[in-house]
Amino acid sequence: MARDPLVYALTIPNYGTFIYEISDKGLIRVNWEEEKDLREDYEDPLGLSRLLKLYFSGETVDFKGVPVDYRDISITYREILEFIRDIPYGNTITYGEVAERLGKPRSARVVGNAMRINPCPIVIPCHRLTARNGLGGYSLGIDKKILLLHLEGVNIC
DNA sequence: TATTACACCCTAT
DNA sequence: ATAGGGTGTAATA
Repeated sequence: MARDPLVYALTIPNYGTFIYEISDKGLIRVNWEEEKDLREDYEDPLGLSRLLKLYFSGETVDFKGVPVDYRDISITYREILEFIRDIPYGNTITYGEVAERLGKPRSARVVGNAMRINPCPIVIPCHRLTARNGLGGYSLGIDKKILLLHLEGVNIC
């Protein structure tokens, strides 16, 4: 466990409150909670609050510049999470395709596991992964995945 | 150690 | 439609 993380919070009306932890190496995790009291991050050391506000206002935001602290994540999952950071806004890719691109064509399920433990939703855009036969899952609830894809203009059948 | 449970996907029945 | 095997990790015993 990385030590001495700093905790910040930002509420975006109609979407929720984002609590995020930052270490000296970067972002450790993002929690997306139901909206409670209004909270505003005035420090915003990584520029994340600004990006989140832009993102939820509908702008095409690239979170690739936000440093992530992967120290608590196994090398396999880390590789997968780093790979999917490059999926552009508004695009989707299949779990199986990611596995193929990483040279492990039978490991689609492992890719799903990496998404399941993704500590930084939105910043690491695991919502852009879909199953071959449908939408696939989302740890925070499938409605959140649909919301994000809709926000990015992805058409869902 | 061994077992189990996964945000999948392919190939058989 | 459904079952089972291939994958890697983490939680649990």
